[in-house]
Amino acid sequence: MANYWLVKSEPGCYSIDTLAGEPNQTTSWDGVRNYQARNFMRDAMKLGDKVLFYHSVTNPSVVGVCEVVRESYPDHTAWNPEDDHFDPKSTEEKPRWFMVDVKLVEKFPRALTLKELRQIPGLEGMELLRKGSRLSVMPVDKKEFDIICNLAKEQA
DNA sequence: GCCAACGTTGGC
DNA sequence: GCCAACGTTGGC
Repeated sequence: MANYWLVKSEPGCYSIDTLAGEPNQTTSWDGVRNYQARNFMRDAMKLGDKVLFYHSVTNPSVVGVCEVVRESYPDHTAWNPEDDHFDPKSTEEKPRWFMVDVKLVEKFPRALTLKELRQIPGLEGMELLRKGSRLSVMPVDKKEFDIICNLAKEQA
């Protein structure tokens, strides 16, 4: 039984089109430096889990779906002093941060804006819609996932 | 272990 | 650019 998730990215930093342009349309979801988000990736994201791809900040919206193609392994960018996400407290012996690999499944024909999502019955309980929600990796109910996917398709 | 200061996220 | 919400840090 697959689980469902949502990941955030600022499109100016890494967008769904960036993912679409990757070899095999796959990337490692590195750079997450929040414990709660890390725990979801490290402990709960499984092969085949479906993931909503969310663009934050610039026209905040859900823009597509990807899936987990590799389960958690240490985020080596934390070991690189040159990397923006360098963390001296993470070592190869005791890695502090983890990541998964995700592969693009589909880019929605249109983006579903945050504003729009707030008005959809059935999505009221989404973590994403909570005021002040800052989690960059969060679980999504199957019910919510389905509502969003159906909406993206029926109004294409 | 408390909590004030500080930094970051992210909607608007 | 503003600022609310929160996470993290570090002194005590």
